[in-house]
Amino acid sequence: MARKPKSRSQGTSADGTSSVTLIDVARMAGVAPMTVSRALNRPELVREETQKKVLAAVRATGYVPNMLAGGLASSRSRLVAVLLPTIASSIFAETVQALMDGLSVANYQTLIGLTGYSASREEALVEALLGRRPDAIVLAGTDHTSTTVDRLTRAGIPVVEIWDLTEKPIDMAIGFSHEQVGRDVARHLVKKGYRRFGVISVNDPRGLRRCESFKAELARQGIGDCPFETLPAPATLEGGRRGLWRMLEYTRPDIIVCSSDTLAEGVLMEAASRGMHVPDDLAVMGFGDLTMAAQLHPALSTVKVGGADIGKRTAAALLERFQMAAARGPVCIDTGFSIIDRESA
Amino acid sequence: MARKPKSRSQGTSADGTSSVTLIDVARMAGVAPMTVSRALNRPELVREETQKKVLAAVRATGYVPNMLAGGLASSRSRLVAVLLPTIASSIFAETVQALMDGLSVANYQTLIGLTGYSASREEALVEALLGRRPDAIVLAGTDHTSTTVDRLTRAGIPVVEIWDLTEKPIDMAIGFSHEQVGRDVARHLVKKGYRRFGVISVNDPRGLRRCESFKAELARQGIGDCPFETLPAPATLEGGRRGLWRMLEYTRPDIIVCSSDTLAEGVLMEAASRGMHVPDDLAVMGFGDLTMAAQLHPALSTVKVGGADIGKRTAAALLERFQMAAARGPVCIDTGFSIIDRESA
DNA sequence: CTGTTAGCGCGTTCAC
DNA sequence: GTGAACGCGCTAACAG
Repeated sequence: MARKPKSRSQGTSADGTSSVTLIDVARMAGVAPMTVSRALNRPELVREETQKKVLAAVRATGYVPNMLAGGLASSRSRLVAVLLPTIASSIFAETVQALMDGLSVANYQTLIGLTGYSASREEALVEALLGRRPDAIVLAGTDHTSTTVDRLTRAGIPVVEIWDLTEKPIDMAIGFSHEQVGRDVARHLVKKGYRRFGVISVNDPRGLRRCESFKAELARQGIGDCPFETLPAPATLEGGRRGLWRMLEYTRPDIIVCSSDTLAEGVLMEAASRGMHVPDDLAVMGFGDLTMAAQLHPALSTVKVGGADIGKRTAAALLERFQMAAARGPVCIDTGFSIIDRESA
Repeated sequence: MARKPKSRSQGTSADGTSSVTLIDVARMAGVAPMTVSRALNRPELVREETQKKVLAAVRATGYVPNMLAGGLASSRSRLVAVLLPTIASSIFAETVQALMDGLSVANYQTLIGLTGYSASREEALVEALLGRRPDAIVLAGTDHTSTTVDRLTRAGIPVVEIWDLTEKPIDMAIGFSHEQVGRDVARHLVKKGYRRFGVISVNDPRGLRRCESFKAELARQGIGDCPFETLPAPATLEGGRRGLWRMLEYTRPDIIVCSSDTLAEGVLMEAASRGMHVPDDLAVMGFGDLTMAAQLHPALSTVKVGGADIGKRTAAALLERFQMAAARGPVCIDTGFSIIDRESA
């Protein structure tokens, strides 16, 4: 009754490639392959004694489950695809880190794609990542090409749009309203008595929306004039310096509102090098997470948004979905933001 | 001769899940499945006319190749696993970004694992990532558990250890010598005339090695006394401030050497808030990439290491390996570093 | 609780 | 140039 051995190279082959399979483990443990699978994935369905034999065989062989095969068979890849503009901006980095941490405790892994703020790159990446059959997909923003939206919808998996909010999310949205940030900041600063404003923003869609909303609210409050400097993304300290430099050539604002903390830090540096005192000669307001910048410049006001919080809540929302395996209706989570004002402290 | 239709849910099912397969495309195009596969992966083997029919069918069906299946069949996953301590440190972020960029042009995707500087987490992650059968694995540093080294070796794929150099890499090493950084900085500063040093470092293995090497070289030059402050990782501005604060309680160095630019920026801030002038009252030396910090503080000297360069060269080295499919002997690439001195500028 | 059967969707290998 | 079988390594579904 000897079974004919497989023809291809098995076991530890000459090139050092060990392709130990479930079958090898099963043979060594003296059980059926299916039992090994169960012992590894659903130990509660297996007798303790069997379990031990299997684990011993796993260790002895150095078996590492092939998740390509497992994913194919079960149509659950335990992979989450994440699409972000960039990772070299600390604010997104915090989100990814938190998201990965949250997912990894449930044995999900993360496939990252970098779009560089380009919708066409996003479109290509969505297709490429979908090829891995992820169990969910997370992407920054709510502004996608129609092809992207179409593919996302048809993928039939949870889709989370983060870092923004929208009336009609593809599936879920977790973030905050950039319009509201702009409006609230404007109201706050006007109430504090500021009248001469300047805005410095990088050319990033959400940053621009915050700034536009800010200007619109100012206009509503009767302040029509608001100098605006735009710089190419990504935000850098140098950009902040240059922005202030250019602005001071034609106006003298009391306060500069920046689209990000990095820019704000650059502004602070330029102000310092001109001997301007912050916030008396010039106040500065940033935007971002407190982790790096703002907690330290005693004079820098800022809008705090929880980059890590977004990641954490995204992970939680996904794990919940995975558990009940039922696609409920649209979900929106407003992670909010808060205005940190250094002068009132 | 009607073929019995498959039993499982196919086509666009009720739940919105479209599982279009190669077979569906083939049927629509009126060719064999194999021809579709070729048309997509090796178009040069297919007649132009056939090619067109296939592409039309692909578009019409919205087919997205299942790379789990493809990877399983071909044992080439087009996946590269990357293990890093963290991504929320801009220096690693640049490396990842460059690495991903380099790999993505060749249609490789990136699976990231975050170790948080823990060797045991690295060990667990290596096992988990290896389960995806990546075509290569990249990991930070050269200090791994023996289990990790063993698994890596047996995986039979290219392994790149980055951000460090070693006599005997597992496979390839791409980075620079942290000992040499410490030594060169010490020589440089002594030659410039500094005698009273202070070192502030976060508790990160490579950072500590740089600082230890720095102190050792100082000792060799006859400077045995060198105050040393260590802070918990990760590096923050706050850490830099606190480090300087603590140090100034018991000593008055002429120059502070920091394990990273972030720390150095914190030191600069603390110095500024004490009214100390940099570099006259206190010189500061950082370490990292020029992208963010150093290019802007006119008074901050630093060691420039190419974080992005490491990523780029890693991608290049891997793509080369993939092409010749032959595992050659060990490879070491020294990406070097350079000391940027603000005073001599 | 454990084993058996039958694919998952694709690429390799050979015929044609 | 194109097609037909076969199996990659695993798990769902059912039988025992």
